[in-house]
Amino acid sequence: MEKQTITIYDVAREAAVSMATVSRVVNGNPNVKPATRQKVLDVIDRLDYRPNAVARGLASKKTTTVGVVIPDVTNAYFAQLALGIDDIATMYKYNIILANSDENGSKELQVVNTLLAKQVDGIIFMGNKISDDLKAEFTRAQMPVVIAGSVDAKQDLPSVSIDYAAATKEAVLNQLNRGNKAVALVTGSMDQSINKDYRLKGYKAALSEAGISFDEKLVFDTDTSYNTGYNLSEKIQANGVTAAFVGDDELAAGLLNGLTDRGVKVPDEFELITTNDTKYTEITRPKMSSVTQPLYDIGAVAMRLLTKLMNSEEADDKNIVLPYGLIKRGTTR
Amino acid sequence: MEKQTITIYDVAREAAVSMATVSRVVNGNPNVKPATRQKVLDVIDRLDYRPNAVARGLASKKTTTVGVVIPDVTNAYFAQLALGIDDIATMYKYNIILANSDENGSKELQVVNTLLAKQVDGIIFMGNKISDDLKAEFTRAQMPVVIAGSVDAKQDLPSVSIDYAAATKEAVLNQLNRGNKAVALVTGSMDQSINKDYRLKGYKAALSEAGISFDEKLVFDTDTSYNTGYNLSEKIQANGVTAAFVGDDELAAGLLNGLTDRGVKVPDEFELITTNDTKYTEITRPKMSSVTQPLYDIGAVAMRLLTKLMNSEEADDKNIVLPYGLIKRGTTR
DNA sequence: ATGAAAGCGCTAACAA
DNA sequence: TTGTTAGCGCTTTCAT
Repeated sequence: MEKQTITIYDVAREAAVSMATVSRVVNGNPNVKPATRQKVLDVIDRLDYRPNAVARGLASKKTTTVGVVIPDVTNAYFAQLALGIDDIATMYKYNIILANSDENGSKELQVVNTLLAKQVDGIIFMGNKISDDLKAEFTRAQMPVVIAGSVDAKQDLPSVSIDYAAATKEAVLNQLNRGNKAVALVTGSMDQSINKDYRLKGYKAALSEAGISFDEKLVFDTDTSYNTGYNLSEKIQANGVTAAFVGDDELAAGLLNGLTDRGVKVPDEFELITTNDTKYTEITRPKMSSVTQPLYDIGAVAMRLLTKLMNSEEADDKNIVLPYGLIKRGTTR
Repeated sequence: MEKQTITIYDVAREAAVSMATVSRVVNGNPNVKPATRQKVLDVIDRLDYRPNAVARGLASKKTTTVGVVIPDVTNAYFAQLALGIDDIATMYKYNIILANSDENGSKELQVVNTLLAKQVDGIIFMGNKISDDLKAEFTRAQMPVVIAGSVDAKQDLPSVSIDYAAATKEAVLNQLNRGNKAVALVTGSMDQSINKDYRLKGYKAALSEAGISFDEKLVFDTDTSYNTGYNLSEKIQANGVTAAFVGDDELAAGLLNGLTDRGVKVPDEFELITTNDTKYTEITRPKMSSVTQPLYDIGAVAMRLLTKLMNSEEADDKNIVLPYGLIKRGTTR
């Protein structure tokens, strides 16, 4: 049995109107007489006609799909952002092409290229090292792009994030003020702008404000996996470190459990503040004190901003900074 | 500045060949003289030509895009499946349109409809209550569909999963054999086939094998959130329940922490086996004993099966059942 | 090995 | 308010 596709032409014929009229009805164009509209609607219903979005995309040069580049769907932080993105996208009738990038430059370039080939109307990009090649592609294609929950040091792309430097400074200062002389900064890769340019800066600012000199042995350049954190627990206690600020919740959970499993009392002997306030912070024992961020909102606002860009509406602010907080749970005294 | 798109026509003109030849080169058709191919390639490079996938999709009736319906990206179980799906999709040059369904029937129907409108080549569906309306849409559109990590009671759709009934039976029997007289079944919604038709069945089978009569007060029909689990901890201990088999890791983590926070000793006073073997099982303290499943593989195999279906290759087995295991960690004695 | 030309299903002027 | 008619950028016979 061959697949028999019903086209706009079939509807037009059956309803005895032109394709243009059917198109108008389908697209909610008001310039159609109610009677005609009803007649067309009836035929659409009877024939079970479904507009072909691909043809529409070709003709209109709009696909109502946006690309979402995500380092890793299984990371709770990014997944939470993705949820916000998807909800708002759905609200504005966009679909999402989700592409994992592994936070790997060449893969990012590759997925962006296929997103461009697929003629997405815009892109939400999550990732913290945006290469010049990538920016060049965005520019050349004149593609609306919003960076979500990430940062680009030269802020020349629209973005939605929190003030990572300030949040880090506040968290570290908090630890310092409680008597910790040596606070470690456990980030995630120092290749990434968010760590190298923002968190490190906030960390140094806190140190400087507390009159403590920077010791690079206290910054740990890691990945963000649970196991990395877990295995770091012994090493981190060298040099008299009694507290840490951690750049990822899964990493922090690993560190916490590594510490605890080695008999270290948290928070009595070691304090920990993590940064993403995902579900993990409530699941560990003790619960993790954390910087708080409006994760869902970061995604949602980014998508909203992208819709404006795609419509060439002017956006008042292209680099939106959402508020953060600091919540004390069980890993700080 | 207007956006100047380079088309296949421009390349043909510059290379002094026909569009057909350019098309052949782009698509790797061998029927092109090497010299011609090189000439075309050079022009493509010089003009920085990028084929328009939408036009290609319209002409060829293939979009190299598949739809993925997911109940909730932020659920670790589904996210892990999604990773497997995406990897294999990428390997076979497909992109993924990700659509959250909230495991809600009408939303599922709606997202499937837009996926069909977008002319996806196939669909991976995650969700456990597949309505007849949904199946009707799939059938009418002759859309290749694979159910991943979920089940449909009437197995008339291709699927990849584990034997949920057997896994449940084994886990529950395990608890029963250790002397627990009353083992609770905490599922997730009993609307879902996976719970109502499979887990419940396995649960009853275990009971029957152990010579214990079924008590419906020991079956908890819940959602799968952490808080639900947390708040269930008191109620679940009624009726002499000393063990539970839980249908979701986040739910299980909540229950475990609720129990622990109320001073209940796990596993000494209460035993717990969860079911998805996600990262959560390692993060809680004690770690959670669990049924193990090849999460990534379920996604990967489902996507692989879908590629076969999309190519009309014959698949030996349309209902693939992957092996599960049972791992003892800290919540069982 | 290459080209000509007819679509794919729809939108968007433009006319009427 | 409605219809006519070019395209959109590509693939795919069918010739040559």
